[in-house]
Amino acid sequence: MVLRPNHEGESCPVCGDRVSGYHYGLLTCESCKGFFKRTVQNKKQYQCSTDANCQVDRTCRKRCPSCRFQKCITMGMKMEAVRADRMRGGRNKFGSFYKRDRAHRMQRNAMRVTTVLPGGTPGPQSSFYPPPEHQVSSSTTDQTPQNIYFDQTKVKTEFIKTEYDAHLQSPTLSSSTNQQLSVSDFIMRPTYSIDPQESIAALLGNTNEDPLLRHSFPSTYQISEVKQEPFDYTEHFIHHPIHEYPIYATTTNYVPMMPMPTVSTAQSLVTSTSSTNSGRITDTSSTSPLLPLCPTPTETTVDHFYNSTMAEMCKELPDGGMIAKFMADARSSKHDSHAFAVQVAEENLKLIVAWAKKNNLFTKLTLDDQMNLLQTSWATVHIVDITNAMINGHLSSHYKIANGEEVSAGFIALLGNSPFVPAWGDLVVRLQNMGFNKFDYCAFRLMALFDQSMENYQVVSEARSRVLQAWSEVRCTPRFLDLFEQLRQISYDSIRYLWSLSSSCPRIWEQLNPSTSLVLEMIKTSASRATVSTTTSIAQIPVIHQTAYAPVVYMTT
DNA sequence: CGTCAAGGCCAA
DNA sequence: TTGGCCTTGACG
Repeated sequence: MVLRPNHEGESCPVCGDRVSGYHYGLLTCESCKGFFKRTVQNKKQYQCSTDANCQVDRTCRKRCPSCRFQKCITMGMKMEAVRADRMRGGRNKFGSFYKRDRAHRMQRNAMRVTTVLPGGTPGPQSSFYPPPEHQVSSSTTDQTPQNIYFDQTKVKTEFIKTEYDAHLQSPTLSSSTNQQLSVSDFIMRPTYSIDPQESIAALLGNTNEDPLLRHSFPSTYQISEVKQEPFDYTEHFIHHPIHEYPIYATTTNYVPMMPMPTVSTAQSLVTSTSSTNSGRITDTSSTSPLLPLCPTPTETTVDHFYNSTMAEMCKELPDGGMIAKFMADARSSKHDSHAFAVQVAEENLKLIVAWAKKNNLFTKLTLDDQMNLLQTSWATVHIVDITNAMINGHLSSHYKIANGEEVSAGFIALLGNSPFVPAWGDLVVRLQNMGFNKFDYCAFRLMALFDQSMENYQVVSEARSRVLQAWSEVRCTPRFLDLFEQLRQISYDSIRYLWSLSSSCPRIWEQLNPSTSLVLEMIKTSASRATVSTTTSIAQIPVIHQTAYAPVVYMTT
């Protein structure tokens, strides 16, 4: 019997069984390894018979494969690590990550030994994964995870103590895996700055040269740079010819459907500057056979080949670590929680404008319409960004600002709209349990930008249908759409809330100037538009259904 | 040449 | 279908 000494006593983050080694990006047991492999290799699709929130542990892991697979994904197992060509042996691209992770574990174990708590014999796993009662997936206990993450009164229960911990606990392991970006990396980057005289309109007006890039970053760092996965799935499906596909399409789960849209569809939604793989992807899709489509899409579609359109869109996603950087930058200088939240929004808004400007459809709008669209949608994009950063472990649950006050991530996300923080926390947990991934983030962001209420702009309508089409070929489900809609409604309310501060709490409102001028400009302009225009504006943003959320009560202490 | 994460095999 | 054990093969 050979026990691998490094993993002795560790429990599988999916089911709690004994860990046998690294499998598909995660230390797991042998059974979850096999289950994950079979699921991906055979492109199985499961459907949970209840509400996709089943308990998964050693005794009941066989009961609901849907929730088990979902938990595999949530905890960080990577479908890309299952080989399409089924080659045995050898090494994969995660090798360096496994090595580094082992080193981290040993280091942390060593520290733990020297600072061992009385009565406690914490295993190595407990330093890396949240303790079982804090696991956010598959919890069927009375404990609501969002309380742990987002309730300001439970600061002491948080398990993410430091940014380093948050990094290690990223469900995607992106932190440990990715050499390109770590906390220290983005802390070292030059301070983001912009001429305060520049308004949103000025930012939008500059089409040839991006003022954000011009002012803020050295040429070696692009705002929209997308981290490479440890295993590049784009390479993956290019290397494995699509003609292998029909062997998978013979199962009864699939019916032949329309061919994959050509890359030009995706290209029009993303910048013209990212053309690295476009040629090859075009070739792939032009030779694609009839593609299978699940008639009743499940939450996870296991398919390497669907992803080219979404993958192309994803190239312009911002770096998830930027939000964490904005948090870190702002918290030391702000003495007011609202000022802190708005400062983070201010920094992110600059990125959002820069990102929107790179979108070929967005720039088809006139400057006025671009402005109108952004006024309606920027906050949703911002909240989507923070939601994504939260899900991926880039953020702590709370941030201490200069006056010593603890501010929750939810408070920051919602611009201080605290009555909705629990609802937002609930959304974060739900999305996390659904395995919210890069594709979903990409779709959420584009859906947020091209806000549904602005569909009177033909460009917006066109963009939305393209996003939905591409997303539906990968992951889109009614449940995702519903959760997105809830996020959007919360963001609307948050804008309304922020504007209400100008009259209900002028002291706070005044503190927001002048460093957060862009956000205030957005809020003020859309508020003034509300009185004269028929376009969607703050006054016309639909009120959230009372049964879905807490009543709107603004607490401006 | 040992290690160890891939895939494969097969009894339950 | 599951999961424990076996085989493979790139890498250090």
